[in-house]
Amino acid sequence: MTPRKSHVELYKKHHKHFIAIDCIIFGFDEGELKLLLIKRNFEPAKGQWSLMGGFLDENESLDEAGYRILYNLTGLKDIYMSQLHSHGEVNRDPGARVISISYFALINIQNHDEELVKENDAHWRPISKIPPLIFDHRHMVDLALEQLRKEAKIKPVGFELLPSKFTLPQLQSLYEAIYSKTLDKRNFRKNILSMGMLEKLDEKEKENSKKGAFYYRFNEDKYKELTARGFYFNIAI
Amino acid sequence: MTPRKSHVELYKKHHKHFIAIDCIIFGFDEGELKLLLIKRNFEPAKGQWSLMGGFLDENESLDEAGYRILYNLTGLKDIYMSQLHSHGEVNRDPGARVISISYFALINIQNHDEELVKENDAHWRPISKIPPLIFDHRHMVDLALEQLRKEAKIKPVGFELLPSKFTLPQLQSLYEAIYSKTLDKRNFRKNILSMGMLEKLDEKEKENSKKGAFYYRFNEDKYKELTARGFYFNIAI
DNA sequence: CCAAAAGTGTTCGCCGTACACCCATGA
DNA sequence: TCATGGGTGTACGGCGAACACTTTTGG
Repeated sequence: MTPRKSHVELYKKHHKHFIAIDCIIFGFDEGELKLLLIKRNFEPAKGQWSLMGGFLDENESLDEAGYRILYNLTGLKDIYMSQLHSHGEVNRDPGARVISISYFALINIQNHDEELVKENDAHWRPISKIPPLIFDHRHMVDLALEQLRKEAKIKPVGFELLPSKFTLPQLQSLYEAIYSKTLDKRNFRKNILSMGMLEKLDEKEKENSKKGAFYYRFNEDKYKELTARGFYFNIAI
Repeated sequence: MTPRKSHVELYKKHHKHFIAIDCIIFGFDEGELKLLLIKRNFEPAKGQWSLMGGFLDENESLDEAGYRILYNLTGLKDIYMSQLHSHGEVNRDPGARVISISYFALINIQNHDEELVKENDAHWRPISKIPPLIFDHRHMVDLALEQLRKEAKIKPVGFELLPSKFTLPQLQSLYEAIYSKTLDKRNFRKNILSMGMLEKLDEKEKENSKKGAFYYRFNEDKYKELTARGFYFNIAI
């Protein structure tokens, strides 16, 4: 007899609940922070906009469910993702009592599987133009944005939203999008370069200017080494 | 027919889960940060130490469940409490698949109902001497401490752990306990008083010294007013 | 009168912030 | 050659950090 069965009677008297996972998926493109949203072609709330979600299965952890749902929509694995909050208002979902656990993910918008996204009727929407969302999904989005703004200051999470090679103007533009604020070029560069975790490449990006801007790469190992020495990532905003 | 029934069939195919709420309850006494822990006189894991917990009922929100559990143990309402994290490893509870949502609470250790606490076989334990805990409760405690340390720097949550009248040496001792660090008396006072949210009372506390230390009170209204003007609470640690 | 805790100001260095001009190049 | 975006350095003020002596009073 497994230990799992030994006390099952003690739990039996309690209620069980549906548990959903909803994903707030951020991307960055054309100088704007964007969210991947679903135009629902299924019930409930068919025809309305919502976050990508799904139900927690019997034999998967919460994190596994989050990654599964993200993978099913984007074809991406090994993505920066973290749990945000659990939402348990009794009537948050008019279809049934469902507890939802929100996750937020940062992805490089170039990498996702466009076919899968199309199949799911998912669309990138700039955060300045988010359509009305079902249930409490808008609240989840607001929490996620708040969290992103907290984290981007003190952890190198911004790089998750960019290609592995990026230019400093791109990086600055990303931070400006996250904080809806223009930043001083000289101060921004001084700040980020002084941390010593960016590698300058020999190559230039020439799409956006005649002069061209040097590519940089985030050096994960360097960052870990610095962290181990008591260093803290910090961008002045 | 209520909308609640309209889509219930769509959900039916999914699994339901037990949801538990576990509370990390902090108090401050004798210069030490303490946790309220249960010596379990019930199954499962009878005789072992754990956090206070309970199951989510059918018609209560997560927050309501958290407050119910806290109230049942301490007799306290209107307590500072916030959701921490959801824990969903498949085998985290060997008795059954249970998703647990942790909450952390800050209480004034003088105010709790000692009878109730005794009935539940609950005990205050300094954070430096936490006994082994069941399941992943130790992990929850570690997360809560981390969260407390983050919050106490930037929000006036420390006062929740003190009586409404307190002295500056008491307050400093609290911060020293939270961060396991001795602080400079002059800098600490300058810092906290310059924010202008503490009211000095005419009364002195004379238990701890011959000279006596003036009582202060946290002025909630003042704090809200300052916050509305764009002020941010900040203690240099 | 003395031990023990409360209370009080100043100096220094660094970091965040403001700010303006030259460079490279494709059209 | 000129328009466009990329790239660079310096000066100032404020805040966090370090630091030592006086005051009060019960025993």
